[in-house]
This record gives sequence, C-alpha cells and structure tokens, in this order.
Amino acid sequence: MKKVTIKDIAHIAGVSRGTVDRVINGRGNVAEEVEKKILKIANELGYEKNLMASALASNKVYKIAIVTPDPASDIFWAQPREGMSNALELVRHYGIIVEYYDFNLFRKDEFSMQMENAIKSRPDAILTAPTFTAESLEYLDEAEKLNIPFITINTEIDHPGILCYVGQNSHNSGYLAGRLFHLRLKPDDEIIAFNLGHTLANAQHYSDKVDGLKAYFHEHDMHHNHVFWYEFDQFMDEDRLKVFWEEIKAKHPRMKGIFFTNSRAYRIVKFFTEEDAKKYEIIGFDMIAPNIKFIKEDKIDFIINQNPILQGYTGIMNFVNHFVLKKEVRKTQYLPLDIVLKENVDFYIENFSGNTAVKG
Amino acid sequence: MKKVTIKDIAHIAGVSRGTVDRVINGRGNVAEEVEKKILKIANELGYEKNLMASALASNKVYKIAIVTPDPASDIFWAQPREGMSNALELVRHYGIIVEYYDFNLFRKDEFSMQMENAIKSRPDAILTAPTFTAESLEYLDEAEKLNIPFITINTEIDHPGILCYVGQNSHNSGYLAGRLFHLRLKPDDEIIAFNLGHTLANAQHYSDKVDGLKAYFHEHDMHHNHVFWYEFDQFMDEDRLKVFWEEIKAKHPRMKGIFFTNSRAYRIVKFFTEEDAKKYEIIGFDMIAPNIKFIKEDKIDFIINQNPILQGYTGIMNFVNHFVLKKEVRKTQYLPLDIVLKENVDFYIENFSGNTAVKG
DNA sequence: ATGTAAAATGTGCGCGGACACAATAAAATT
DNA sequence: AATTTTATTGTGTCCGCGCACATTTTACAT
Repeated sequence: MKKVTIKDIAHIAGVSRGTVDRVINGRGNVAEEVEKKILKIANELGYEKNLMASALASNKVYKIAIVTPDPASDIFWAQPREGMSNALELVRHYGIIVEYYDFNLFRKDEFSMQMENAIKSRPDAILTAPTFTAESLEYLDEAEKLNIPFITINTEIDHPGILCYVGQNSHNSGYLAGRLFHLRLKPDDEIIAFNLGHTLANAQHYSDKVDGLKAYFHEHDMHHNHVFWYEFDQFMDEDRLKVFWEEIKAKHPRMKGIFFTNSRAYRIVKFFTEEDAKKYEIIGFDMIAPNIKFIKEDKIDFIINQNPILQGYTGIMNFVNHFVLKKEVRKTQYLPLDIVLKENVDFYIENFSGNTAVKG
Repeated sequence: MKKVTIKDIAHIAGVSRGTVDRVINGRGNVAEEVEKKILKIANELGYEKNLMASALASNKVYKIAIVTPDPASDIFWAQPREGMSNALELVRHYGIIVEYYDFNLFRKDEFSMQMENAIKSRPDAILTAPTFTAESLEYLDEAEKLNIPFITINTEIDHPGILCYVGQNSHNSGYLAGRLFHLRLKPDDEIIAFNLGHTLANAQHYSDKVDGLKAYFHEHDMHHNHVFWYEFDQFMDEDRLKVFWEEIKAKHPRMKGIFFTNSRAYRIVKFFTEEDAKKYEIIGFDMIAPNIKFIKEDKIDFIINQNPILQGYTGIMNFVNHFVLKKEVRKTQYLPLDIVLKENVDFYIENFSGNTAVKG
C-alpha cells in the first residue's frame, strides 16, 4: 500500500528516472515502445504524482488575476472576496498566488483599465465578475488568443473562453421569488419589481429575474396579480429616491408585494413607515448588513441569498481543480437559491460556506 | 517578495539551519537569547513554513478514523460521506488518510465495536456522528486519555474531548419549521409532529426540534394551533405504519400541518391520497431521494436541509485546519438551515456545497 | 588545570519530482 | 568506415524542510 514513486517505476521498467519523468509529464523524446511500457506499469501500480514534491521541485506558481468590483464601491463585493481568501488559505501551498484588480462597479472605464492590466500581467487565469457584458466579451476574445481562460462569477455570460461560471440562475431566482409571494399574496394584490441599478451595468441579469417572477405567476394562473417593473438609477440620491418611492406608493394603492432585483432593497425599505412595513411583502437579494438589519426588524420578509462567499470560494477552487489537480470542471455551476428569513438569518451570517465554516 | 526560508533566517541570525529548525518547531535545546533572536527575525521577515516541503520531508501521515452509520442502513449517511470524499480529494496531498468504521445505524453493539476498532487504530482524530449519546461519551473518555480528539457531526453532544461539532441547531430548525407553518396555517389548524425513529437512538435531538416548533408558536401567540407529538418506532413495517397513520388521521380531523422530525417523511407521505396531499402542509428534513421525489410532486412542502454533504466536508476541513494548518477551529459550527421547496430543490441537488460544486 | 557530562549548535542526507546537462545509441551523411 | 547529426536515455542537483547524528561550546566536578 506504499505509494508508488517515479523511482519504483523506473526500476521495474529498467530505465532511469529521467525517462519515466519524460513519459509522465509528456515531455517527448522517448521511444514509443518504452513509453507504452512505462505507462502500462504506472497504470498497473496506480501511480499518482506526489503534488507536494512536484510543487516543491518545479517551484511553479500559478497566478490568478482577480478582476472584481471594489468592495468600497459596492459592499456586496466584500463577500466574494472573503470566499476567495478562505479558499486561498487552504490551497496556497500548492503555489497559487492572486493579484487583485479592483474596479469601481459603476465605472466602465475602470473595468476596462483593470482588465487590461490583468491581461498584461499574463496570469494563468482571470477570475472576474463580467458586469459589463460587451466589454467583457472583448477582453475574452483578447485573452483567448493568449490562452488565458476566464472563471466567471455572479453574472452569467457566454463565450468559449470561459472555463466556468459560478453563480445563480437569474431566471430561477425570480421564479422562486414568485413562489414566495404566492405563499403570502391574495388575488388582486399587486407586485412591484424595483430595479435600483445603474443603466451602465448589465440589465439582462435583472430582467431575467423579473421574467422568472412573471413566469411563476403565469404558470400558476395568478393573472390577477399584476406585476409592474420600475427602474431607477439615481438611487444614490436619497431625496430623489424618496420622491420616486412616494410616487410609486401613491400610484399603486393595491401594491402588496415588492421585489428588489438586487441587493439594494434597504435603500427603499429605510423609508418605510410602520404601516408600510406591515403592509408590504418584501423580497430582495443578498445578505449585506443593512438588509440583515431590516430582515431582523421584520421589514424585509425574504432574502434570496446569492451565496457570494461561496461564489468566491468555488471560483478559486475551480482554478485549483483545473490547473493543479487536473480535474474536469463543470462549465456552469449554479449555486443554491438560499431562502433567508428572520428565523434562519443568523445561521447564514455565522456560517458561510465551504471552509469558512471552519474559520477560527 | 520572495518567500522566506529557514536558510534565510539562519543566515541572517548567523546560526545554522538546524538551530532555526529547532526554534521553529519548538524542539528545544536552544539558548534562550538565540531563540528570541530567531523568532524576532522570522517574525520580521514574515516567515511561513513551506507546507509542501514540510509534508514531503517529514513523510508524516495524518490518520482520521471515521465512525459513521453505514449508508446501507440509512441512506442519509451517503451524503456526509460524499462531502468527506470531496474534501479529501482536495487535501489528501497534505498527507491525510482516512479509515472508515461503518456501523448499522440501529445497532448499538456495532457502534461500540467500531468505535473500539477506531480507537485501537490510534488515529490522530476520530470523526463521528455520536448517535448513541451514552456510549459516545464513554468512548470520548477513553479517547481523551489517549489524546485522540473527536470531530462530531450531525448530533450535538457535549464533552471536553470534542474538538468541534458541525451540524444544525436542532431547536432552531424546529423554530424555523414553526415559522414556515405560520406562513400557511389558519388559527385552529392542528399540527402533528411525527418522530419515526428507533428508540435506541438519541431522542434529545428530536425533542429539541419539537420544542423549537412549540417555542415559535408560543412566541407568536398561536395558542389555538395545537401541537401533538407522536412517536413510532416500527416504521420499517409498512403495514403497521399505515395502520398507525390511519389512526392518527381519524383521530385528528383538524390536522393540517405535519412535521417530521427526521428524514423519514416519505414513509408516511407515500400513503397519501390526492386529498391528503392537498390538505396537509408537510415539513420534513433531509434531501434524500424519496423526499425529493415527493417535494417535486407537491406532496412535501418544505424540506429543511441539514446540509449533510457540507457536514462531511467541513468535518474533514476542520481536521486539516487544526492539524495541518494549525489554525484555530470553532468549537460549535452551526450550519445554515436551508429551506428547500419545489422551486429551488434542483439547485440543492445539482450543487452541494464546498468544493462539490466544483466536481467534474 | 583536566576531564566529563550537558547544553547548544552544525552538517548531511533524504523526501519525490523537475530540469538542465551529460552520455550513449541509432540514424544519416560524406 | 569515419564522422555528424539526431534520437533516446541517464545523472546530478536543487526545491525547503525534518531528522539523525556529529561537532563544538559551556558548565561543573575533581
């Protein structure tokens, strides 16, 4: 049961370590029949390369360039970062290093700049949240030529240069929201979907969610529950946002359910009166601090958790699996749609996922 | 930015590698002032031991003895096992091996036997599901003398020899069930809690869940929603179980919510008529195949997922963190209470957690 | 001062593999 | 057949650390 080494194989095959090494690592320059013999022996003995020794000897470092929004520009992005750190602590001994290229979530130019920097650094892979679809596709083209694969999280786009995507299925998360509303709504109750987002950013993502919501209503014959969709990109401006909210409220007296397509539920919920809080069913995304606060105060009813920490964690682990462990990696990896409410919110805060649960 | 090695430190401190080695690994026999100097230098340089080289040189293997129920005796236990395998693939190169000591979930004697075998094998730690509380405590005493820590999953018990617990908080999972019922019940609807379990096994676990449920009702003034609790240990006998179910059904015409304290909801749900399925709100635990089937057929409404795969995964990772990475490990690690319903069940099946999401 | 035990420090080798280079065998050229 | 060229195989060293053992220094007793 002792582990098999290259030396063992060399000995049995009657060749030197070097030759076995050439075969194992496909370096060529080995006579065909010898190669076959060695492969056969290695196979029979169940040879497995000792990754420790390999990493040590080769001194190779794998570099991941991480191009994600600066948490300072949008707090949500602190969580994927956390997941990445957790993963790294576990696997950095395999010789993995990362370089962060942060960009302001609302600045396309910064994204482009950082993406260029990232590519310029010639990493083994780029881990990114391709918030700006069109630009991302361009850089994907460029990186593909240089043979740099992309690992994408949070926003799903399609391109052959993408090694894998880790995140939620937007349509289904909206569909799930539909179900949650269904639990609580009466016929004729109206639903308002709010998209508090910058027009710059990828809208597909958000409209998919609303489509999913509508799909649920449609499939369940909830024709009397009308769904209205409003976009508002001045959400940073509190006064305007408040005016906007009051207008909607006045305009929709039958409004009952409110669906926020992203993490910014709290920006409107903060305007709620006591009556508002009682009256409306609120569903939003992401467990960022202000949302957590409101869910504990019963002002937000459900949060669909995108599991951002796991997104980051899994992103890194995908890299390790692909590059270090040479395992196949699933191209599309939809994370669970976690339903968070007041009664289980603490456990989603306390424990994240993957090895974070293990953190000291 | 080059990594610091023992040699670098030795050079700067003007001593040999051996001395530095002694200090770093606390092997003693070093003059006090020299030790201080070396520590200071190591600290300033940010020395970090190269785990690859260390593992390679020491040739040390860490052995974990895993004492969990045989999946053949209860299918639930296939999932923690899966999580363990996933974790192992990732970290086995650190020199970690496992030995499995399976026992039949319903046989205390097998548990004892396997626990003895496990201890006899002198592992570095034992990873176990301490289903039989009293016995577990005995073996914990024994193992503590031998300095073998326990990593526990799924069932929470208390003992100083326990390194950590990974699993759910039973009381809170019942409390959450209360909330889910609350979403759907009307005043005067009755709740029946079923405990289909062997009297052998640890009942505390289950009664905590029912207590949690009641606590929720109590705190929300749902005094008219009575909760009845029935135990039945002959659940393997279909005929008897059916009779039992019919009796309850006849006895409780106002029964509306049904709470199964463990994974065996499917055993009763299979008896449901179409009317039953429509009438009752069913909440159970664990995403095992038959339950998944029923949730897809709308016969089970909610499953609270214990995240067994993550339990296994985290169990192993705790070991790695403690023994290999020397990181502190949290003693109690409550996993999230995942709410699973028809609309998100697929994502809990497809992706498990941790690195399983990464599997090819 | 001398010998000896104890404390402190230094050195060499190996873990399993990567890689550069040396060495040999086979094929091609003149 | 002698000489190159090319294909194939073998060898030495290092990666960073752990550990056994050798060596040196210091403390202590006689």
